[in-house]
Amino acid sequence: MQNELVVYNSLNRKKETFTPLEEGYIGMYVCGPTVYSDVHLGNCRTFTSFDVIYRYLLYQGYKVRYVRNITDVGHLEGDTDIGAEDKISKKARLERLEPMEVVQRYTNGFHDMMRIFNNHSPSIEPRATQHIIEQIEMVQAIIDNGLGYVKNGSVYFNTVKFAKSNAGYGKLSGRIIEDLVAESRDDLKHQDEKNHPSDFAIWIKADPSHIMRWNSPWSEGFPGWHLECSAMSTKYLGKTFDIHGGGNDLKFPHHENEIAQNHGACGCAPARYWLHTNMLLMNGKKMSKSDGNSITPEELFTGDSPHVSKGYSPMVIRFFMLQSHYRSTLDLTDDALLAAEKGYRRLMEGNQILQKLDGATGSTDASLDQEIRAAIAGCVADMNDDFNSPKALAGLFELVSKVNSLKAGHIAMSEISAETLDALKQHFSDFIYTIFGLKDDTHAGDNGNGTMDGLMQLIIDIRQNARATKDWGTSDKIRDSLKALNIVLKDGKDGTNWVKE
RNA sequence: GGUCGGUUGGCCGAGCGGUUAGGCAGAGGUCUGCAAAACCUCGUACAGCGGUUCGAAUCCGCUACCGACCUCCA
Repeated sequence: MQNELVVYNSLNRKKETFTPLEEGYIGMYVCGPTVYSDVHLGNCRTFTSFDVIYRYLLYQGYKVRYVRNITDVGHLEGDTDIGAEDKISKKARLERLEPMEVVQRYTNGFHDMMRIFNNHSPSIEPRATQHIIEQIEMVQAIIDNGLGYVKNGSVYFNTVKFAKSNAGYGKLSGRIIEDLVAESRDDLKHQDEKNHPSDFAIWIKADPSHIMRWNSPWSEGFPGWHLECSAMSTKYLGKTFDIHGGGNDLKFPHHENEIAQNHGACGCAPARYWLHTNMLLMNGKKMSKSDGNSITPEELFTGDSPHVSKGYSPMVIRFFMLQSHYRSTLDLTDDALLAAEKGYRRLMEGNQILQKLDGATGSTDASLDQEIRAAIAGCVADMNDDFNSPKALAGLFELVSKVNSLKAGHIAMSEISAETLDALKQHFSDFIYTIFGLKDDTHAGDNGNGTMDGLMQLIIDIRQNARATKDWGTSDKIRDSLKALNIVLKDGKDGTNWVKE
């Protein structure tokens, strides 16, 4: 049984016992999106993974400050730091918008999508453009500490010098600085002002056409991509904090450079535990905006895509994500989604049945009672083991079988104690709603004040009367007509349930 | 080319030294007015070849294939 929380720390490539810097409090920074276009599903998976982590930490009673940034300047497009264009800037130019219009539009879209997937908002969501001063100060500190150099108004981080320090460069991503030259593909070797190919820009002088620019001691320009995370994590979480997260593809160079900058400016490592989520694949390949192998969340919801046979609800997709571990790649296929949809419904219906169960009279010594308590503890242990949601979910499904057996009368209510039944109800709903962040949409259409449920109960009663008088015509008409409305009736020993499909 | 990771039954996906993962699909059975649902039982999977071990899907080596990063991406 895993009683203490263990997390996989990318920094050391192994699982470590998690101990926060300050007991009871956790500072967590997750790299947010660059808001230059619509969110894509891969982002959703990453932020959903961290949402579950955040939720679990809260569930464990920690006070968590969860910081997730919005990158709205500095993220360049192109091969080198020099001459490349800022993503926001480019989009603004192409669409003839103010850069902040671009930022606002896609930030709104991002927030909407996070809400649709039922992700909690972070505690603080800082933007890079709101922290230009902090970034300039950080650049100055890096220069003052001898790790930055100025070339024609731009400032670069001296990775070669930093690599010789105790902290070293490349620990997170396992890179060796000498190799970074040799390893680079030939077409990436245009290195203009930099002293060394692995050096990177922390302040970039804006060329005349560039529309996003700020004054600085070095030039009118803008901050480098990696800098905002260093500056903002330091500002809101301190020089050293507990967890830093992000997608796997950010390990290098983004996170590696963040670490270098924090060392360069503050003299210490930023985060103690680095958590990286793995990629969402589609049909075996990384989902990517650039190569067309992608599906938007909207297309997935409506089914308007050649990649899927039908639409899937946001909660089905969330469930689908929960079924794999955050550090594993997840392959999105229509078959897998179809299976997830059924699994999701089974879980939700299981909970509905469970919450209506009563009449437990057993003792806490009974074997079923102990089995259920062990399963409950097992789910918590699974989450303690590096947030193993698929394993915890498996535990929940075993409980669903027990619940269904109790409901069907295959297991007598006298085999479970009232205390255990209450604990099970509480635990089950804690897991699916509070920790996993699922919502039950199997009764969609209910407006919250019970109208739908009341109507359905009336219809079910009428059908029950028809069945009692063997009026199969009426009974089947009701069932078939509802089926045409995607409402399915499920007859059981003691009554009929309904779900919306 | 360099670095890292993966290859599990029809599909998805846990496990990572000895115990049933789980979901979906499939087969048989129970229940039911019929159907659905539910419950029970079942398949005996771990890329290949060597090695370590009393014992390996799990550790080591080699081979094959796939992927990620080294450009932009979560």
